This record gives sequence, structure tokens and C-alpha cells, in this order.
Amino acid sequence: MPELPEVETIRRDLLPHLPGRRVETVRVLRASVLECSPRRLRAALTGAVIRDVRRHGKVLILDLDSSLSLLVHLRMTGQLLLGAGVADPRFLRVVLQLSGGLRLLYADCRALGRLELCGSSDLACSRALGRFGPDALDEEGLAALLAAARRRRTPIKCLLLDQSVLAGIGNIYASEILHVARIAPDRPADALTRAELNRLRRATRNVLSAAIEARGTTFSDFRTGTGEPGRYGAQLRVYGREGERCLRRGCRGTIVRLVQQQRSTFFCPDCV
DNA sequence: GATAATGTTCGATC
DNA sequence: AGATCGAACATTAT
Repeated sequence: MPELPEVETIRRDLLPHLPGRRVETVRVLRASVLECSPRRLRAALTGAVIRDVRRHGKVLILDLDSSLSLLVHLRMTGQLLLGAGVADPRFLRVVLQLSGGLRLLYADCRALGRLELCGSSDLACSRALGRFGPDALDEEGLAALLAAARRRRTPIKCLLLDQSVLAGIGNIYASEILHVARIAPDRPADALTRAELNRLRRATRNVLSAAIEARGTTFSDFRTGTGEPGRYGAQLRVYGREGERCLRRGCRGTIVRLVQQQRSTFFCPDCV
């Protein structure tokens, strides 16, 4: 569910509250969301102190003082929430009781998300994160996108979604970025002109930054770390707007939906 | 009941 | 190697 801006929003909500807290108890209500056994998770987390909250792409990273880190992939419907009473109790999967009476909840309706332990040395972490390319908001990630685009024939939308090229862009922002960059989603990546690649780089940075400022997009399930919806939905220009009028000034086009890699893509044929 | 949903991954196939 | 496709995971909402 959450893409880079949503995970960054959660990170910013958690950061003022988690570092310095000790994990007192670990309650696992659905073991299938763990990459390890519940017993191993309890052993690793109980008594550990949270040092930092980081993010890479769509992955949230809780660094512990024990030279371990807890990686959280929210996938489609995962939520990481601070404090009780904010999650639908039916979908609670893991509860961490922290010092000072604070609770960190992992809720996930579809239970596709995953919690994973890894060594927090750079080496161990980068191995656990090895399937991902550089973060989409880093200069390195933007450079990786342009480099991959020059040598691959795959449709540009598919390249934006490829987490091994750059990490963090999902189905909503891929459509939004291409619309802002005025590039048709089915264009072969290696056919993009230099001018189009420049627009793509700018659009990626601008759309992701604006979405973070608005605290993410709540299309259906996303909640921030404090349980509120994000506000970027009001700024979406194409996603979910099939059949509606294009919002670009002076454009009379209608948004169409096509399917790429079994997922919906939205764009305005008159803008590209 | 069919369909689609902000994601990832694995296997088959070309 | 690169690319595509389908299925799987699991559950709700329309």
C-alpha cells in the first residue's frame, strides 16, 4: 500500500517517539507476517533499545542497540501505528509494548506485509536490502533511473516500478510522475529523449517531495503513524481518474486507464 | 459472484 | 540477460 512518501510520513511520525525506548514485551497475533519465528523475534526484541528510525525505498528500518535492525515492509495494507485505539483490532498482527507506556502496533488487513530481522551493520543491512536499488529520492537513485532507461527497452512505467533499479516508487506515483513529465507510460525506456529524461528526473523529485509534504496519499487503507489519512489524494492528477477530464491547464483530454504488468496505469493521451 | 486494490516474489517461457 | 505472464500470498469493498 504505502510507497516512499507514505513510509517517509510514518518515519517522521515515529522518529520523535521511538529512539531511547526499550521494548518490554512482544505480542505476535499472526506469525505469517514474520520472516522468522515468533520466539526468535521475541528473543531479539525484548529488552532492546530503539536507536534510530530510517527508511530505504518502501522499507522502514528500526535500528536497535543490540546490533540488530527490524525491517518493516508494509506491502499492500500494512500500518505502523503509535498508541492503542487507532487500529482496527481485527487486523492487529504484532504489538510491541515499549517503555514509558507507549505501544507500537503493526496492523495489516491482508497480512501481506513482512517484519524481518537483520544485522544493523551496513554490510548486513545492505545484504537484507540487496534486492533494492538506491532510494528514489537520493541523487544516486535518480542517476540509476536515467542510466537504466538508456539501456532498457521495457516500458518506462515498468522501469519506475522496478525496485531493483530504484526503490520507493509504486503504482500511484509512477502514473503521477509520468503525467507531470508528459511521457506516455508505454514508451520504451530506451526511446526517451534527453529532454524527456530531464523532465522525468525533475518530476520524480517534485512529485515525491510534494507527496511527503502532504503526508502521503490515502487511497483506501493508508494511515500515518498517528492514524490520520494523508492529504495528497486531493492533488492526484491522473491516478484513479479514468474517464475524468485532464486537469492540465488548456488540455481538453480525458484520463484513460491501461493495464501494464497486471496493474492499472492512468494517463492523459493528449498531454504526452 | 466477479473484480480490483498504494506490493513482492517465484517459476515458466520466449 | 532481458522481458513477459500468471500465480501466489490474504482480505475487504464495490
